[in-house]
Amino acid sequence: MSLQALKQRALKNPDVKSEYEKLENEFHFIDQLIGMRIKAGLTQQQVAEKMHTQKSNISRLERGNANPNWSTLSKYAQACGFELTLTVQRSSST
Amino acid sequence: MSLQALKQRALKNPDVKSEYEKLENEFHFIDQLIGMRIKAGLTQQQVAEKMHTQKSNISRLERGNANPNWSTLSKYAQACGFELTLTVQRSSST
DNA sequence: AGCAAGGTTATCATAGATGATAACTTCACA
DNA sequence: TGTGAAGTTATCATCTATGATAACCTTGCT
Repeated sequence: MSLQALKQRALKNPDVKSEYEKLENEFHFIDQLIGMRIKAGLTQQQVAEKMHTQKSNISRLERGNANPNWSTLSKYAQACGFELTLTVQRSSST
Repeated sequence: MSLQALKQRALKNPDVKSEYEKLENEFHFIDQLIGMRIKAGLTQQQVAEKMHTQKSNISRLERGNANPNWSTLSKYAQACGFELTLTVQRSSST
């Protein structure tokens, strides 16, 4: 599934759309996950192998309401040939 | 043998290198966590209250070999008045 | 039609992250 | 002195992310 497709599908749900602002962060980093894999030209199966896990777990990570730990994020990125950095900025609102 | 030389020699071992980078990453983002709190001028107790948890858990997060999930990272950042972004860059080596 | 690749979903077990409480050390200060 | 604030450590319970397996759905191809 493409990034656009993911977003568009999510936004078709009105509730989801109303919650979009709140969840934007989560959608964002899931998009980044998928984006890394797509840019790397890898299948879930291939990423799973590099992470020494199963493709179903990769699917869950990309589709479920993921709350992965840092280790999982790093491994996924590394499997796709990327590195992660945690960027911090002062919160504008809230 | 100097420390530098020792370090460089050690890093030629791929296993050691990956371990080292892993540790470096963890140190890095833990530093960022503490940095956020210090810049915000907050105590662990205060952050704990904003996160609706205990100060001992904050200490563990900052001192233990932490592998927090995204939700915990976000809450911590928000409690300190910051927002987190996952930054992705192509892996140079590996 | 059959077949395989890519992805999704369901389920279970287990490891480990988090929540909660208590006791402890330092340090600063009255 | 001692009193409180700040942080650390230990421990236990609970929650949940992850690992693993299997069945399923599309889609594209022959």
